[in-house]
Amino acid sequence: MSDNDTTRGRPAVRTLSDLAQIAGVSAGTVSRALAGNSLVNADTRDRIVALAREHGFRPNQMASSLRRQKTDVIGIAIPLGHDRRQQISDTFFMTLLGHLADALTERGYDLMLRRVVPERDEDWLDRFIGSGMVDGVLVIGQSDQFDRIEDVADGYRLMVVWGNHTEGQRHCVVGTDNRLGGRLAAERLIAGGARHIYFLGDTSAVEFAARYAGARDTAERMGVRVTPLASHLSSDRLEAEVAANLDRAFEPGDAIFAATDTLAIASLARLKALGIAVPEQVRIVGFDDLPLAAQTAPPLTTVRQDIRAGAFAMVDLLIRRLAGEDTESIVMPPRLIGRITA
Amino acid sequence: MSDNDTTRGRPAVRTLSDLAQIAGVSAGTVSRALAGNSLVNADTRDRIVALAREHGFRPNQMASSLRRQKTDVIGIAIPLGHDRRQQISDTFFMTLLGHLADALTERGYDLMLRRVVPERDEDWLDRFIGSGMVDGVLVIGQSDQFDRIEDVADGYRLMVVWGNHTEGQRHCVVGTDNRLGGRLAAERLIAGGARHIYFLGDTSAVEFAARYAGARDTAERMGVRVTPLASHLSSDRLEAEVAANLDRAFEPGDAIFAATDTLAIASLARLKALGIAVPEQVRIVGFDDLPLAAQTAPPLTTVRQDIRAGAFAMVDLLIRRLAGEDTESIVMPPRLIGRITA
DNA sequence: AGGAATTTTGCAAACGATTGCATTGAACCA
DNA sequence: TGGTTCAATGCAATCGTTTGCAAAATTCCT
Repeated sequence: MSDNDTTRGRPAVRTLSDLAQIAGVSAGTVSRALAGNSLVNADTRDRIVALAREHGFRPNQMASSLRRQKTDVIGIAIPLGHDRRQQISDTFFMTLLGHLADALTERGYDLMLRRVVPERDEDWLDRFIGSGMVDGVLVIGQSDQFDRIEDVADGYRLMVVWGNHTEGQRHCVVGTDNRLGGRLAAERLIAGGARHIYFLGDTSAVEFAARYAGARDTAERMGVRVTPLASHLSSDRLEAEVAANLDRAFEPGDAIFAATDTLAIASLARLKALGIAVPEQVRIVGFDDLPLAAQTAPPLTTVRQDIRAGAFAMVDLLIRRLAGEDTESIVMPPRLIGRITA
Repeated sequence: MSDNDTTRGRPAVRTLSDLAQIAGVSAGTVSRALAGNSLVNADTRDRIVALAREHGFRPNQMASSLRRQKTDVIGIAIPLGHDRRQQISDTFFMTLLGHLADALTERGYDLMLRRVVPERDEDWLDRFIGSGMVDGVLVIGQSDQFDRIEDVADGYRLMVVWGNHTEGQRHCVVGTDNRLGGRLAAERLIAGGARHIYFLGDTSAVEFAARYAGARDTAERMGVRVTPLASHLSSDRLEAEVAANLDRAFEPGDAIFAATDTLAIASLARLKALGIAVPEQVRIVGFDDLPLAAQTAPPLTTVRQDIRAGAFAMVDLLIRRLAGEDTESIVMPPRLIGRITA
């Protein structure tokens, strides 16, 4: 049973002044009392707090934010640039988002989520930042917006981005060494006998481009061919594109490096449907090590990124930036998780 | 290259008044111009809009919200009551959240996400609502907070909940007919020869309790035994609990009804590890029909809920409530998707 | 008791955008 | 030309909280 109802005829207590009147003090005093300010007498404070609770009073956050110039809200932007139709529900994003929520909640911040389609909205990032609704911004994935993010970073420090680190870049990023990840994947495939690696993914996203580049590095050094096959992540296209891309005569020595586990799992399903044995005929390596990767049949060999650690690192960096510190980017080492598919 | 910098020595244009001064008009006029109000002269309006763009001016949302008493933000609460350690990253939640984000963005709303642990925070819902930060609230999952939600609904109309519908309840809910879903699952299992159904899930969450009840109804009517096995969804416990629960001598006629696909998939993996053949020795039915369900080996038979339709329905109902309408709950019919595991 | 030192409180000015109302200026008509 | 109408604009109050400063109340000291 709640006791903060306005239903019993009692006029609702909506503002500090309302409560102040009831308590017989000024609004300022109520404000201080509720903030636990030591300036107010302990007795009055307790009395006011009790009254506030009794009347179910909560100070208006908008007014508070306006006055304090601080919202205690962190914005999370998900740019869906390289793949306009990608659902926000992509597993990797969602996992990262979940951990970010945990980390931010722990630190007393709320999060405001914004899904942006950059090509439809030129200055998405400026809008988000300039709105005054958030104290800082986390960007999940650079997509194909690297330059725009760089531009913004020049004038705005309170931003941390998940994505790829490029030599000399100006925005603070947390992410995995994608290039190294690509190398690890290629090495694994080649060690298993691969002579021709198909890279499955959309290289217009920098993260994926780096994975591709890493694989190519290693492959070229070892005289192995690499062919990119563009595949998007939008759930409505994914299956069809993977099917189309894999609709070819695989030769001995052919292997697949999928830009994400999602793509790898779809490939696995498709190959099974085609009656192609994994890993006997075609080897597959994924990327991410999502929880499901361990549960596919056969279990997926993949390059692991520590999403949870990454999320906590992002929050940590952002909070340090809010405190005025200037932080460096963090590049986390990927780790190859050897299972059965390669 | 951005042209809204404050770095070239030009003083930043932060407020309406700043811009008004530059334009040689009053703040009120600027406000109206940017709002596209037809009261301002078309020429002045264009001039002001151009200036705003040139100086990268964006009106402060906090001030605007305060004055208009409207934030254009919808709150999304995820109560993690029945399972305090459940990650927000649970696949089902995330999928629903993704679709909600799509639907809300389409309607011009931002979303504010809040992860709540009810047992640590008594009046989570009141706090969220009373803060003045959101125009309305969507609650994802009733968890074990049914009564609290009912209480709040009595005094607050701007809320729509995803979850189970109970006869005579007072809050507006969108969800699947879980009880019917449970019946469908049980029927399928029994048709396949099941004599003893293990229900895998935490029945303290009303949604899951209803699925269990539905299965029990059907089973009892047909003389089949049903045994609940408590399993939580927190990613850190899930695997261990499933393992513990499945560590038994299965007899012919034993079958599993998992409260969610996540649990079903974990069971599948566990049974495979134990060398128990699915569906030959043990049949399994899941719930949700997550995208992965089609890709497991063998593909999962499950009860489908249309998450996307549900998300759009929630947003639609809430927006109608914001407009003053009084809306009824929506119960969507589940559908059994017959694949291989049962 | 009388004044200084110290708590507590109240007052009022912010924060930045919106909007009803009054005012200005221009256009129009007889 | 004088008055009426209407389109544009400015003025100032408002949203509800916070906080610097001054005022009041209390305590402390000699």
